[in-house]
Amino acid sequence: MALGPILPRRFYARDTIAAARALLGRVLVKGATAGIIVETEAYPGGDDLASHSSRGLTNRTRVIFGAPGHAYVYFVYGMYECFNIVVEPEGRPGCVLVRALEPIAGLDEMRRRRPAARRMEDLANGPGKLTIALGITLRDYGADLTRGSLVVREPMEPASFEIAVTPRVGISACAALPLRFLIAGNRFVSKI
DNA sequence: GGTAGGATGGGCT
DNA sequence: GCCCATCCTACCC
Repeated sequence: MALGPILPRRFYARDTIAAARALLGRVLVKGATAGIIVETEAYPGGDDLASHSSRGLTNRTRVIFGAPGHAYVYFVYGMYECFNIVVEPEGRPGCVLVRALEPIAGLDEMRRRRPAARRMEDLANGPGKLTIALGITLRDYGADLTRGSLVVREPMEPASFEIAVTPRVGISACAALPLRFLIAGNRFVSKI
């Protein structure tokens, strides 16, 4: 598998919505497994009460207030971990939830980790599923995504695509905001 | 094809 | 004590 360069830190030092859109089509890599990011959600912080960072700096949310290009991983529903990418310039909160991947490398390893997935489309088409498929855990909290075993890279062949926009999934606060972004027509998104 | 309900535990009020 | 940025199974068209 040949991929382009690792995204530099400056890629992430921008507005949360712009980052959520720009991450579509880029490739999330963990060890020997990798997938194209096909679905994201923006969590800008501030007035957005759905953002964990909107209630201020706590032990859980501290990485969101730090330097961009790091991993914010949190535990939810007693069972699952969700993977976010810290964005915005350092000191300003903002993160992007990665909700679905199109698997492109390490498929056998993903299938072993996700025996419940009957089809390839189900390996990583949800935020809890993709962390299991790639082996991302709370130990990756704060990981630097510009170096090491968990990184984001440019794709080998950048594709052009339309971006579909919808409200975010599974939240109650600010539920109507159009902050979910998908590669239009992609089969690997969590839902239309 | 669709959905209701349960699993399961950390974070925060 | 309540609330979750979820997923899977069972069950029902």
